[in-house]
Amino acid sequence: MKLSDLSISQLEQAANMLKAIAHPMRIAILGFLEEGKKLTVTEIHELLGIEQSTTSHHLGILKDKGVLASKREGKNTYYFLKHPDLGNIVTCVSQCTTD
Amino acid sequence: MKLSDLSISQLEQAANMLKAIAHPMRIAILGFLEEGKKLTVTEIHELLGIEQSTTSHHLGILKDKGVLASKREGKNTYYFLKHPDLGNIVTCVSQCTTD
DNA sequence: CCAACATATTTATATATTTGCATTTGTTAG
DNA sequence: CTAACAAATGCAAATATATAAATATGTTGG
Repeated sequence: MKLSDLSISQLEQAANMLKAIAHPMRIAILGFLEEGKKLTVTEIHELLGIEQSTTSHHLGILKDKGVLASKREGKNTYYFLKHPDLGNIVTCVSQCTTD
Repeated sequence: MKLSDLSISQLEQAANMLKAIAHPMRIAILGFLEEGKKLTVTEIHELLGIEQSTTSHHLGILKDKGVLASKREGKNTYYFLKHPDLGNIVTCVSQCTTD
């Protein structure tokens, strides 16, 4: 499928997904969730060293835009990559930034 | 290189690059520039059907963040992908959005 | 140099995003 | 049911972004 064949709404959806990812903290979150790992809000909030509510906000954005999915287990909510391929995006960008 | 090994500044640089891409018009621009194609500001502005100054603004953002490069030839400035791999990012996201 | 065209920048306004705090909602253990 | 913990939401202020109009700068041909 050619990139130039995308419709306006497809462009917008792709833009929203990328916009969701395009934040240092959220990229870091993707880093924690590589290889199918699942983490709770508290774990991520402690790993990042930012407020719980801020963490929840970031996770909500990533979930809302279809980057992450979540699964409740008791008190905890586990977040994980909805499409494991998405980890590649940041890896790809990182490679392009390092030169 | 593991995604989770990125430093703060690397995270920020990757975020800036993704943020630059994460806009419907700019994704469309990447679509026009696939396969090493080079286009002028006027060509892109006409293809997109938006103001010339807006087009220039978008191109400036993409260039500033290292997504595009440009080459002046006479009156025209040709823009093209700095890293051909970057086209894959949107293709990847598009695939993840269509299901 | 000057006219015409191509591109970039400035400016102002409207809109969106980020953040932490406070609060609320959901869940389990006792 | 209640206490304690986990997560989500509402809010407000600071900051950032998008857009178009107007203007400025750069380049070529005559």
